[in-house]
Amino acid sequence: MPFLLPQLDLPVNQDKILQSLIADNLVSDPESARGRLLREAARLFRDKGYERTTVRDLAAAVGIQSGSLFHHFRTKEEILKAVMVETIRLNTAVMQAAVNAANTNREKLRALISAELESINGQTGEAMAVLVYEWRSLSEASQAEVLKLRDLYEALWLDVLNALKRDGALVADPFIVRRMLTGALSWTVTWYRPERGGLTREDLTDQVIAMLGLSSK
Amino acid sequence: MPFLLPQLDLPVNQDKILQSLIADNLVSDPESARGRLLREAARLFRDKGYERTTVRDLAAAVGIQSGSLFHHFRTKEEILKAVMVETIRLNTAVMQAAVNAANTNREKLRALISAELESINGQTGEAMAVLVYEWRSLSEASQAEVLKLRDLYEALWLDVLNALKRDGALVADPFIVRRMLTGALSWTVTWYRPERGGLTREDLTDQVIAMLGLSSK
DNA sequence: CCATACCAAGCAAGCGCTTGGTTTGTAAAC
DNA sequence: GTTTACAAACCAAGCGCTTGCTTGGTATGG
Repeated sequence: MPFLLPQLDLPVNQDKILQSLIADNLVSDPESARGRLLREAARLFRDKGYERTTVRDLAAAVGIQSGSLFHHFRTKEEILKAVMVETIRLNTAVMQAAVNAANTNREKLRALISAELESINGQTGEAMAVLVYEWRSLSEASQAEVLKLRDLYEALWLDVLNALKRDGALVADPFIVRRMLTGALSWTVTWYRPERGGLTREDLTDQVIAMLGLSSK
Repeated sequence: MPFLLPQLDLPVNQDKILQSLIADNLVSDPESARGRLLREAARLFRDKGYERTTVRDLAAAVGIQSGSLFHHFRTKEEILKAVMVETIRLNTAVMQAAVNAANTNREKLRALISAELESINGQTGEAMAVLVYEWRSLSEASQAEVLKLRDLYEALWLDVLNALKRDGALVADPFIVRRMLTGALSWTVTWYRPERGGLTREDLTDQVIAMLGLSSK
Protein backbone atom coordinates (compact mmCIF):
# COMPACT_ATOMS: atom_id res chain seq x y z
CA MET A 1 0.00 0.00 0.00
CA PRO A 2 1.51 3.32 -1.04
CA PHE A 3 2.14 5.74 1.73
CA LEU A 4 2.24 9.37 0.75
CA LEU A 5 3.82 10.97 3.76
CA PRO A 6 7.53 11.62 3.61
CA GLN A 7 9.79 8.91 4.97
CA LEU A 8 12.11 10.22 7.59
CA ASP A 9 15.46 9.27 9.00
CA LEU A 10 15.81 7.07 12.03
CA PRO A 11 15.77 7.21 14.92
CA VAL A 12 12.37 8.82 15.29
CA ASN A 13 12.74 12.56 15.58
CA GLN A 14 9.32 13.96 16.33
CA ASP A 15 10.38 17.55 15.83
CA LYS A 16 11.89 16.87 12.45
CA ILE A 17 8.68 15.19 11.36
CA LEU A 18 6.66 18.15 12.58
CA GLN A 19 8.84 20.60 10.67
CA SER A 20 8.47 18.55 7.52
CA LEU A 21 4.68 18.49 7.82
CA ILE A 22 4.57 22.22 8.46
CA ALA A 23 6.67 22.81 5.36
CA ASP A 24 4.20 20.76 3.31
CA ASN A 25 1.31 22.75 4.80
CA LEU A 26 -0.23 19.60 6.24
CA VAL A 27 -0.02 20.81 9.83
CA SER A 28 -0.12 24.34 11.24
CA ASP A 29 2.95 25.78 12.90
CA PRO A 30 2.18 25.70 16.66
CA GLU A 31 3.58 29.21 16.91
CA SER A 32 1.33 30.69 14.24
CA ALA A 33 -2.01 32.25 15.15
CA ARG A 34 -3.86 29.30 13.66
CA GLY A 35 -1.64 26.77 15.40
CA ARG A 36 -2.04 28.40 18.76
CA LEU A 37 -5.79 28.49 18.39
CA LEU A 38 -5.90 24.82 17.47
CA ARG A 39 -3.83 23.88 20.48
CA GLU A 40 -6.07 25.85 22.83
CA ALA A 41 -9.13 24.43 21.12
CA ALA A 42 -7.88 20.88 21.65
CA ARG A 43 -7.33 21.60 25.32
CA LEU A 44 -10.76 23.15 25.79
CA PHE A 45 -12.55 20.49 23.77
CA ARG A 46 -10.94 17.78 25.86
CA ASP A 47 -11.55 19.48 29.20
CA LYS A 48 -15.12 20.63 28.65
CA GLY A 49 -16.21 18.80 25.53
CA TYR A 50 -16.93 20.34 22.16
CA GLU A 51 -20.48 21.33 22.95
CA ARG A 52 -19.75 23.02 26.26
CA THR A 53 -16.89 24.98 24.73
CA THR A 54 -18.23 28.24 23.30
CA VAL A 55 -16.68 30.31 20.56
CA ARG A 56 -16.22 32.95 23.26
CA ASP A 57 -14.14 30.48 25.28
CA LEU A 58 -12.01 29.74 22.23
CA ALA A 59 -11.51 33.40 21.41
CA ALA A 60 -10.65 34.29 25.00
CA ALA A 61 -8.05 31.51 25.10
CA VAL A 62 -6.05 33.23 22.37
CA GLY A 63 -6.96 36.77 23.39
CA ILE A 64 -9.25 37.92 20.62
CA GLN A 65 -12.95 38.73 20.27
CA SER A 66 -15.33 35.90 19.53
CA GLY A 67 -16.32 37.31 16.17
CA SER A 68 -12.71 37.44 15.03
CA LEU A 69 -12.56 33.65 15.12
CA PHE A 70 -14.65 33.55 12.00
CA HIS A 71 -11.95 35.31 10.06
CA HIS A 72 -9.85 32.15 10.46
CA PHE A 73 -12.53 29.47 10.40
CA ARG A 74 -15.95 29.57 8.81
CA THR A 75 -17.67 27.60 11.55
CA LYS A 76 -16.95 26.21 14.99
CA GLU A 77 -17.10 22.71 13.59
CA GLU A 78 -14.32 23.56 11.15
CA ILE A 79 -12.10 24.15 14.17
CA LEU A 80 -12.91 20.71 15.53
CA LYS A 81 -12.21 19.14 12.17
CA ALA A 82 -8.89 20.95 11.86
CA VAL A 83 -7.81 19.70 15.28
CA MET A 84 -8.61 16.14 14.26
CA VAL A 85 -7.12 16.25 10.78
CA GLU A 86 -3.84 17.81 11.84
CA THR A 87 -3.51 15.49 14.80
CA ILE A 88 -4.01 12.38 12.78
CA ARG A 89 -1.60 13.58 10.11
CA LEU A 90 1.13 14.22 12.64
CA ASN A 91 0.62 10.99 14.50
CA THR A 92 0.47 8.86 11.38
CA ALA A 93 3.82 10.23 10.34
CA VAL A 94 5.32 9.67 13.78
CA MET A 95 3.99 6.11 14.00
CA GLN A 96 5.21 5.30 10.53
CA ALA A 97 8.68 6.44 11.52
CA ALA A 98 8.48 4.37 14.71
CA VAL A 99 7.57 1.26 12.75
CA ASN A 100 10.34 1.83 10.25
CA ALA A 101 12.85 2.20 13.05
CA ALA A 102 12.05 -1.23 14.48
CA ASN A 103 13.39 -4.49 13.13
CA THR A 104 11.25 -7.42 14.26
CA ASN A 105 7.49 -7.53 14.29
CA ARG A 106 7.49 -7.76 18.07
CA GLU A 107 9.60 -4.62 18.21
CA LYS A 108 7.33 -2.90 15.71
CA LEU A 109 4.29 -3.63 17.85
CA ARG A 110 6.09 -2.43 20.93
CA ALA A 111 7.04 0.75 19.06
CA LEU A 112 3.44 1.30 18.00
CA ILE A 113 2.10 0.82 21.51
CA SER A 114 4.72 3.09 23.01
CA ALA A 115 4.19 5.74 20.36
CA GLU A 116 0.42 5.69 20.75
CA LEU A 117 0.74 6.00 24.51
CA GLU A 118 3.01 8.98 23.89
CA SER A 119 0.48 10.48 21.46
CA ILE A 120 -2.31 10.04 23.95
CA ASN A 121 -0.51 11.14 27.08
CA GLY A 122 2.13 13.53 25.75
CA GLN A 123 2.11 16.84 23.93
CA THR A 124 -0.63 15.90 21.49
CA GLY A 125 -2.70 14.25 24.21
CA GLU A 126 -5.45 16.81 24.27
CA ALA A 127 -5.91 16.58 20.54
CA MET A 128 -5.84 12.78 20.58
CA ALA A 129 -8.53 12.68 23.24
CA VAL A 130 -10.63 14.97 21.10
CA LEU A 131 -10.08 12.71 18.11
CA VAL A 132 -11.32 9.72 20.04
CA TYR A 133 -14.11 11.11 22.20
CA GLU A 134 -15.59 13.97 20.14
CA TRP A 135 -16.15 11.95 17.02
CA ARG A 136 -19.92 12.30 16.97
CA SER A 137 -19.73 16.08 17.20
CA LEU A 138 -18.43 16.10 13.64
CA SER A 139 -20.90 16.32 10.78
CA GLU A 140 -21.16 13.16 8.70
CA ALA A 141 -19.34 14.80 5.82
CA SER A 142 -16.40 15.70 8.04
CA GLN A 143 -16.42 12.25 9.59
CA ALA A 144 -15.94 10.71 6.18
CA GLU A 145 -12.93 12.94 5.51
CA VAL A 146 -11.25 12.16 8.79
CA LEU A 147 -12.06 8.48 8.40
CA LYS A 148 -9.93 8.28 5.27
CA LEU A 149 -6.92 9.56 7.17
CA ARG A 150 -7.69 7.21 10.01
CA ASP A 151 -7.65 4.21 7.69
CA LEU A 152 -4.02 4.95 6.83
CA TYR A 153 -3.23 5.07 10.51
CA GLU A 154 -5.00 1.82 11.25
CA ALA A 155 -3.27 0.08 8.35
CA LEU A 156 0.03 0.58 10.15
CA TRP A 157 -1.27 -1.44 13.09
CA LEU A 158 -2.94 -4.15 11.10
CA ASP A 159 0.15 -4.83 9.02
CA VAL A 160 2.15 -5.53 12.15
CA LEU A 161 -0.58 -7.49 13.93
CA ASN A 162 -1.23 -9.64 10.87
CA ALA A 163 2.46 -10.44 10.65
CA LEU A 164 2.50 -11.46 14.31
CA LYS A 165 -0.52 -13.67 13.72
CA ARG A 166 1.29 -15.41 10.84
CA ASP A 167 4.31 -15.88 13.11
CA GLY A 168 2.05 -17.62 15.59
CA ALA A 169 2.93 -15.10 18.28
CA LEU A 170 -0.61 -13.81 18.37
CA VAL A 171 -3.55 -16.09 19.13
CA ALA A 172 -6.51 -13.75 18.86
CA ASP A 173 -7.84 -12.05 15.74
CA PRO A 174 -5.72 -9.05 14.64
CA PHE A 175 -8.73 -6.83 13.90
CA ILE A 176 -10.17 -7.50 17.31
CA VAL A 177 -6.86 -7.06 19.07
CA ARG A 178 -6.42 -3.69 17.40
CA ARG A 179 -9.86 -2.58 18.46
CA MET A 180 -9.27 -3.72 21.99
CA LEU A 181 -5.96 -1.89 22.01
CA THR A 182 -7.61 1.26 20.67
CA GLY A 183 -10.00 1.25 23.58
CA ALA A 184 -7.46 0.23 26.18
CA LEU A 185 -4.79 2.73 25.13
CA SER A 186 -7.09 5.69 24.59
CA TRP A 187 -8.68 5.01 27.95
CA THR A 188 -5.33 5.59 29.65
CA VAL A 189 -5.98 9.29 29.19
CA THR A 190 -8.56 9.05 31.94
CA TRP A 191 -6.29 7.52 34.57
CA TYR A 192 -2.61 7.45 33.61
CA ARG A 193 -0.67 10.28 35.24
CA PRO A 194 3.03 9.74 34.52
CA GLU A 195 4.04 12.86 36.42
CA ARG A 196 2.68 11.67 39.76
CA GLY A 197 3.32 7.98 40.12
CA GLY A 198 6.26 5.76 39.39
CA LEU A 199 4.88 4.22 36.24
CA THR A 200 6.81 5.45 33.20
CA ARG A 201 5.52 5.17 29.69
CA GLU A 202 7.91 2.32 29.04
CA ASP A 203 6.66 0.52 32.14
CA LEU A 204 3.14 0.89 30.87
CA THR A 205 4.16 -0.40 27.45
CA ASP A 206 5.71 -3.43 29.16
CA GLN A 207 2.48 -4.06 31.00
CA VAL A 208 0.49 -4.01 27.77
CA ILE A 209 2.95 -6.38 26.12
CA ALA A 210 2.74 -8.64 29.15
CA MET A 211 -1.03 -8.52 29.04
CA LEU A 212 -0.91 -9.69 25.43
CA GLY A 213 1.34 -12.55 26.45
CA LEU A 214 4.08 -11.26 24.15
CA SER A 215 6.74 -10.59 26.77
CA SER A 216 10.32 -10.91 25.46
CA LYS A 217 10.33 -14.47 24.18
CA MET B 1 -15.80 -5.93 52.33
CA PRO B 2 -19.51 -5.86 53.08
CA PHE B 3 -21.76 -5.93 50.09
CA LEU B 4 -25.20 -4.55 50.63
CA LEU B 5 -27.05 -5.73 47.56
CA PRO B 6 -29.12 -8.87 47.90
CA GLN B 7 -27.48 -12.17 47.00
CA LEU B 8 -29.41 -14.03 44.39
CA ASP B 9 -29.86 -17.59 43.32
CA LEU B 10 -27.86 -19.16 40.54
CA PRO B 11 -27.82 -19.28 37.62
CA VAL B 12 -27.87 -15.56 36.91
CA ASN B 13 -31.40 -14.38 36.33
CA GLN B 14 -31.22 -10.80 35.22
CA ASP B 15 -34.93 -10.23 35.43
CA LYS B 16 -35.14 -11.52 38.97
CA ILE B 17 -32.35 -9.17 39.98
CA LEU B 18 -34.13 -6.28 38.34
CA GLN B 19 -37.38 -7.06 40.16
CA SER B 20 -35.54 -7.21 43.45
CA LEU B 21 -33.92 -3.82 42.89
CA ILE B 22 -37.22 -2.29 41.87
CA ALA B 23 -38.80 -3.63 45.06
CA ASP B 24 -36.05 -1.99 47.10
CA ASN B 25 -36.60 1.26 45.22
CA LEU B 26 -33.01 1.24 43.99
CA VAL B 27 -33.96 1.14 40.33
CA SER B 28 -37.04 2.51 38.55
CA ASP B 29 -39.50 0.13 36.99
CA PRO B 30 -38.89 0.38 33.22
CA GLU B 31 -42.64 0.50 32.73
CA SER B 32 -43.21 3.45 35.05
CA ALA B 33 -43.20 6.98 33.74
CA ARG B 34 -39.86 7.64 35.37
CA GLY B 35 -38.34 4.41 34.07
CA ARG B 36 -39.47 5.06 30.53
CA LEU B 37 -38.01 8.54 30.60
CA LEU B 38 -34.68 7.27 31.90
CA ARG B 39 -34.51 4.67 29.15
CA GLU B 40 -35.22 7.24 26.46
CA ALA B 41 -32.77 9.65 28.07
CA ALA B 42 -30.04 7.03 28.00
CA ARG B 43 -30.67 6.41 24.33
CA LEU B 44 -30.64 10.10 23.45
CA PHE B 45 -27.61 10.86 25.60
CA ARG B 46 -25.68 8.09 23.92
CA ASP B 47 -26.74 8.96 20.39
CA LYS B 48 -26.36 12.72 20.54
CA GLY B 49 -24.44 13.35 23.73
CA TYR B 50 -25.80 14.96 26.88
CA GLU B 51 -25.18 18.52 25.74
CA ARG B 52 -26.80 18.17 22.32
CA THR B 53 -29.85 16.52 23.85
CA THR B 54 -32.36 19.19 24.83
CA VAL B 55 -35.07 18.90 27.43
CA ARG B 56 -37.47 19.25 24.52
CA ASP B 57 -35.93 16.14 22.94
CA LEU B 58 -36.33 14.26 26.20
CA ALA B 59 -39.94 15.35 26.66
CA ALA B 60 -40.87 14.53 23.08
CA ALA B 61 -39.39 11.04 23.47
CA VAL B 62 -41.97 10.22 26.14
CA GLY B 63 -44.76 12.34 24.68
CA ILE B 64 -45.04 15.20 27.15
CA GLN B 65 -44.28 18.91 27.15
CA SER B 66 -40.77 20.01 28.00
CA GLY B 67 -41.86 21.87 31.10
CA SER B 68 -43.53 18.78 32.48
CA LEU B 69 -40.16 17.09 32.82
CA PHE B 70 -39.41 19.30 35.78
CA HIS B 71 -42.24 17.77 37.70
CA HIS B 72 -40.21 14.54 37.81
CA PHE B 73 -36.67 15.91 37.94
CA ARG B 74 -35.46 19.24 39.26
CA THR B 75 -32.77 19.72 36.62
CA LYS B 76 -31.58 18.14 33.42
CA GLU B 77 -28.42 17.02 35.15
CA GLU B 78 -30.48 15.09 37.68
CA ILE B 79 -31.74 12.99 34.79
CA LEU B 80 -28.19 12.19 33.74
CA LYS B 81 -27.26 11.28 37.28
CA ALA B 82 -30.29 9.05 37.65
CA VAL B 83 -29.39 7.20 34.46
CA MET B 84 -25.90 6.59 35.79
CA VAL B 85 -26.84 5.65 39.33
CA GLU B 86 -29.54 3.19 38.36
CA THR B 87 -27.37 1.64 35.66
CA ILE B 88 -24.48 1.04 37.97
CA ARG B 89 -26.74 -0.38 40.67
CA LEU B 90 -28.28 -2.85 38.28
CA ASN B 91 -25.02 -3.89 36.72
CA THR B 92 -23.23 -4.30 40.02
CA ALA B 93 -25.93 -6.69 41.15
CA VAL B 94 -25.82 -8.63 37.89
CA MET B 95 -22.03 -8.90 37.96
CA GLN B 96 -22.02 -9.98 41.56
CA ALA B 97 -24.43 -12.76 40.68
CA ALA B 98 -22.28 -13.75 37.71
CA VAL B 99 -19.21 -14.02 39.90
CA ASN B 100 -21.04 -16.03 42.51
CA ALA B 101 -22.23 -18.44 39.86
CA ALA B 102 -18.70 -19.27 38.73
CA ASN B 103 -16.39 -21.69 40.49
CA THR B 104 -12.76 -21.07 39.51
CA ASN B 105 -11.10 -17.69 39.25
CA ARG B 106 -10.66 -18.17 35.51
CA GLU B 107 -14.37 -18.80 35.20
CA LYS B 108 -15.14 -15.82 37.38
CA LEU B 109 -13.08 -13.57 35.12
CA ARG B 110 -14.73 -15.00 32.06
CA ALA B 111 -18.12 -14.37 33.64
CA LEU B 112 -17.18 -10.79 34.41
CA ILE B 113 -15.98 -10.11 30.88
CA SER B 114 -19.01 -11.74 29.36
CA ALA B 115 -21.36 -9.89 31.68
CA GLU B 116 -19.73 -6.55 31.05
CA LEU B 117 -19.92 -7.09 27.31
CA GLU B 118 -23.58 -7.86 27.78
CA SER B 119 -24.05 -4.73 29.86
CA ILE B 120 -22.34 -2.62 27.23
CA ASN B 121 -23.87 -4.14 24.14
CA GLY B 122 -27.21 -5.43 25.40
CA GLN B 123 -30.32 -3.89 26.88
CA THR B 124 -28.50 -1.53 29.20
CA GLY B 125 -25.96 -0.62 26.53
CA GLU B 126 -27.16 2.92 26.01
CA ALA B 127 -27.00 3.65 29.69
CA MET B 128 -23.57 2.04 30.08
CA ALA B 129 -22.20 4.15 27.24
CA VAL B 130 -23.56 7.22 28.97
CA LEU B 131 -21.93 6.12 32.20
CA VAL B 132 -18.56 5.85 30.50
CA TYR B 133 -18.55 8.69 28.03
CA GLU B 134 -20.67 11.42 29.66
CA TRP B 135 -18.80 11.44 32.93
CA ARG B 136 -17.55 15.01 32.68
CA SER B 137 -21.06 16.35 32.05
CA LEU B 138 -21.84 15.54 35.69
CA SER B 139 -21.20 18.17 38.31
CA GLU B 140 -18.36 17.36 40.68
CA ALA B 141 -20.78 16.69 43.51
CA SER B 142 -22.66 14.14 41.44
CA GLN B 143 -19.43 12.59 40.23
CA ALA B 144 -18.44 11.90 43.82
CA GLU B 145 -21.75 10.15 44.48
CA VAL B 146 -21.53 7.95 41.43
CA LEU B 147 -17.88 7.22 42.14
CA LYS B 148 -18.78 5.56 45.41
CA LEU B 149 -21.06 3.14 43.62
CA ARG B 150 -18.43 2.56 40.98
CA ASP B 151 -15.90 1.55 43.60
CA LEU B 152 -18.12 -1.33 44.63
CA TYR B 153 -18.33 -2.41 41.03
CA GLU B 154 -14.59 -2.21 40.51
CA ALA B 155 -13.91 -4.21 43.67
CA LEU B 156 -15.63 -7.18 42.06
CA TRP B 157 -13.08 -7.13 39.25
CA LEU B 158 -10.05 -6.53 41.39
CA ASP B 159 -10.86 -9.40 43.73
CA VAL B 160 -10.85 -11.82 40.83
CA LEU B 161 -7.81 -10.33 39.08
CA ASN B 162 -5.78 -10.31 42.28
CA ALA B 163 -6.62 -13.96 42.83
CA LEU B 164 -5.48 -14.79 39.30
CA LYS B 165 -2.26 -12.92 39.90
CA ARG B 166 -1.61 -14.97 43.05
CA ASP B 167 -2.31 -18.13 41.04
CA GLY B 168 0.38 -17.06 38.61
CA ALA B 169 -2.11 -17.08 35.73
CA LEU B 170 -1.80 -13.34 35.29
CA VAL B 171 1.56 -11.70 34.58
CA ALA B 172 0.63 -8.02 34.42
CA ASP B 173 -0.55 -5.81 37.27
CA PRO B 174 -4.22 -6.39 38.20
CA PHE B 175 -5.01 -2.68 38.51
CA ILE B 176 -3.59 -1.99 35.10
CA VAL B 177 -5.26 -4.99 33.54
CA ARG B 178 -8.59 -3.83 34.88
CA ARG B 179 -8.10 -0.36 33.48
CA MET B 180 -7.08 -1.72 30.12
CA LEU B 181 -10.12 -3.97 30.14
CA THR B 182 -12.37 -1.06 31.05
CA GLY B 183 -11.15 0.81 28.01
CA ALA B 184 -11.15 -2.18 25.69
CA LEU B 185 -14.59 -3.47 26.66
CA SER B 186 -16.36 -0.13 26.74
CA TRP B 187 -14.85 0.71 23.36
CA THR B 188 -16.68 -2.27 21.85
CA VAL B 189 -19.79 -0.13 21.89
CA THR B 190 -18.32 1.84 18.98
CA TRP B 191 -17.71 -1.09 16.70
CA TYR B 192 -19.25 -4.37 17.90
CA ARG B 193 -22.50 -5.15 16.11
CA PRO B 194 -23.61 -8.66 17.14
CA GLU B 195 -26.74 -8.49 15.01
CA ARG B 196 -24.90 -8.08 11.71
CA GLY B 197 -21.79 -10.23 11.77
CA GLY B 198 -21.04 -13.72 12.92
CA LEU B 199 -19.27 -12.74 16.11
CA THR B 200 -21.38 -13.69 19.11
CA ARG B 201 -20.81 -12.29 22.56
CA GLU B 202 -19.28 -15.56 23.65
CA ASP B 203 -16.92 -15.46 20.66
CA LEU B 204 -15.87 -12.00 21.65
CA THR B 205 -15.34 -13.11 25.24
CA ASP B 206 -13.14 -15.92 23.95
CA GLN B 207 -11.10 -13.42 21.99
CA VAL B 208 -10.54 -11.29 25.05
CA ILE B 209 -9.51 -14.32 27.09
CA ALA B 210 -7.18 -15.36 24.27
CA MET B 211 -5.72 -11.88 24.13
CA LEU B 212 -4.94 -12.11 27.83
CA GLY B 213 -3.23 -15.43 27.28
CA LEU B 214 -5.69 -17.16 29.62
CA SER B 215 -7.25 -19.56 27.14
CA SER B 216 -8.51 -22.80 28.70
CA LYS B 217 -5.32 -24.18 30.12
C1' DC C 1 -61.10 17.04 48.12
C1' DC C 2 -56.58 17.07 47.15
C1' DA C 3 -52.27 15.49 45.50
C1' DT C 4 -50.23 14.03 41.23
C1' DA C 5 -49.42 14.68 36.53
C1' DC C 6 -49.59 17.37 33.03
C1' DC C 7 -50.19 21.71 29.50
C1' DA C 8 -49.56 26.39 27.36
C1' DA C 9 -46.90 30.14 27.38
C1' DG C 10 -42.94 32.39 27.92
C1' DC C 11 -38.65 34.44 30.31
C1' DA C 12 -33.73 35.36 30.86
C1' DA C 13 -29.50 33.87 29.43
C1' DG C 14 -26.36 32.07 26.33
C1' DC C 15 -25.47 30.32 21.80
C1' DG C 16 -23.12 30.53 16.87
C1' DC C 17 -22.42 33.71 13.74
C1' DT C 18 -22.81 38.41 11.01
C1' DT C 19 -21.96 43.05 10.17
C1' DG C 20 -19.59 47.46 9.37
C1' DG C 21 -15.80 49.61 10.45
C1' DT C 22 -10.81 50.18 12.32
C1' DT C 23 -6.00 48.90 12.94
C1' DT C 24 -1.76 46.73 11.30
C1' DG C 25 1.76 44.74 8.44
C1' DT C 26 3.87 44.92 3.89
C1' DA C 27 5.40 46.26 -0.32
C1' DA C 28 5.17 48.69 -4.48
C1' DA C 29 5.12 53.68 -6.39
C1' DC C 30 6.90 57.90 -6.43
C1' DG D 1 12.46 57.62 2.30
C1' DT D 2 8.21 58.98 2.43
C1' DT D 3 3.65 58.04 0.45
C1' DT D 4 0.08 55.20 -1.24
C1' DA D 5 -2.43 51.07 -1.69
C1' DC D 6 -4.50 47.06 -0.01
C1' DA D 7 -5.34 42.83 2.12
C1' DA D 8 -5.21 40.42 6.41
C1' DA D 9 -6.37 40.66 11.23
C1' DC D 10 -9.11 42.27 14.45
C1' DC D 11 -12.93 44.96 17.33
C1' DA D 12 -17.59 46.48 18.99
C1' DA D 13 -22.06 45.57 18.69
C1' DG D 14 -25.70 42.87 18.24
C1' DC D 15 -29.13 39.66 15.58
C1' DG D 16 -31.90 35.67 15.55
C1' DC D 17 -32.42 31.58 17.69
C1' DT D 18 -32.22 27.88 21.19
C1' DT D 19 -31.43 26.68 25.73
C1' DG D 20 -32.84 25.12 30.63
C1' DC D 21 -36.21 26.24 33.47
C1' DT D 22 -40.53 28.81 35.61
C1' DT D 23 -45.18 30.02 36.09
C1' DG D 24 -50.14 29.74 36.53
C1' DG D 25 -53.56 27.00 35.52
C1' DT D 26 -56.23 22.48 34.29
C1' DA D 27 -57.37 17.74 34.07
C1' DT D 28 -57.68 13.13 36.53
C1' DG D 29 -57.85 9.34 39.74
C1' DG D 30 -58.44 7.64 44.45
